[in-house]
Amino acid sequence: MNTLRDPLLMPLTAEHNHQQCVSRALNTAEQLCLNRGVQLTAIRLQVLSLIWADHKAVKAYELLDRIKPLQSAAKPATIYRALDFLIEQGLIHRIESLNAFVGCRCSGQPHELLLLICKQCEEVEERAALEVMHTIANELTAAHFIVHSKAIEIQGICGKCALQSLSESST
Amino acid sequence: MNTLRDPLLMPLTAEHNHQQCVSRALNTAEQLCLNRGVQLTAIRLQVLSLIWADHKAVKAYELLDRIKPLQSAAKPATIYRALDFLIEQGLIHRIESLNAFVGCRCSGQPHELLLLICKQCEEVEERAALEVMHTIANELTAAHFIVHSKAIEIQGICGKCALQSLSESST
DNA sequence: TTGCTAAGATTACATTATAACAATCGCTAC
DNA sequence: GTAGCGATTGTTATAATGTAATCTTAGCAA
Ligand SMILES: [Zn+2]
Ligand SMILES: [Zn+2]
Ligand SMILES: [Zn+2]
Ligand SMILES: [Zn+2]
Repeated sequence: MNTLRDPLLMPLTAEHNHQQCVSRALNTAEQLCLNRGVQLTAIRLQVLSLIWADHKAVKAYELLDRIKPLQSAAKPATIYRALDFLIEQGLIHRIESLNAFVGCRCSGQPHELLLLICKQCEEVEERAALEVMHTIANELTAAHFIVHSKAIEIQGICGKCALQSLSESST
Repeated sequence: MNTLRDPLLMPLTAEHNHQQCVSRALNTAEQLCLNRGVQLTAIRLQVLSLIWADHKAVKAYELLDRIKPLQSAAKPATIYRALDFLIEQGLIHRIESLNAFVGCRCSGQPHELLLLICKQCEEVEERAALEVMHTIANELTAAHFIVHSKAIEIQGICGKCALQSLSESST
């Protein structure tokens, strides 16, 4: 079991080396696509890279603006097709409550997730939350409900921003 | 404690008397608005009634079409203002993963909820899911995350539809 | 009366997403 | 080779969802 990729073990701190996040994400993506016999084309790779610019939720039309210098012919469909592919391959997640997207920190491992969305810094933290998934599974069984997909999204203030507010208000 | 309004105790069956759902929802809404000193105006009441036409998720522009015969001047803003009001008052819920709305079955009681969205019949079941909320609270504490709002939405096939499929495939 | 506020009307626009069809490219069977 | 095929991308147009800005109206209080 590759615990290195468990987001719980790699907390998202202000000081982290983000270049590592990026290269790990892109390497994983290439490996996965190779193994699966699907094509990680230039456009798809560029969109993935742009999403991984940081840990913030990013909107489709933002991506469109950002990719224009690289792909001057890019249109909405260009972006949405790439996003569809990346979601299918489990390389990114769609955030329903924001109509936005974020890179997946544990691609390749099938996983359910809970998203913590900070309203202040806009960063999104992905957590496995096994206990939560377990109780949800129980609830679904009780309701005789057959699950296809889940969206579990919490909006609020992340620990980092909460700490900052505290230290600022105490000055 | 008013257990009568617990959706867990009032399962959504095919045979239920829906007129009761509607009148209960509208009566509760009137009472609540009266108590809170806010106005349940004609437009707001009409939108709420239209949402309660059934237990399905309904889209804003569907509501716009449906309300046109009653309010020929209705425009998108008409609907969205009414929806904003109804959400603020806790009379309806927004379904993030569908961009749609559904009547709340336990208005008046502050509550967190889990939404079960059937892809087949489009009905939405609201569940209190206290265990789930409890584990989520634990997870948020562990993450030092301050919650503002939650969206917990499960898509799949409801028990009713699953049963129907079974009986159909066995013929 | 005058001024205030909540609600609604109106217009215009912004944002998000998809449909439909054409063009291209790499591959393989013939 | 080349004809055909599937996957990808280009292109155009449009649908679907949501908001901003400004004005008007109705009710009510000073
Ligand atoms: Zn990073
Ligand atoms: Zn934050
Ligand atoms: Zn009913
Ligand atoms: Zn169903």
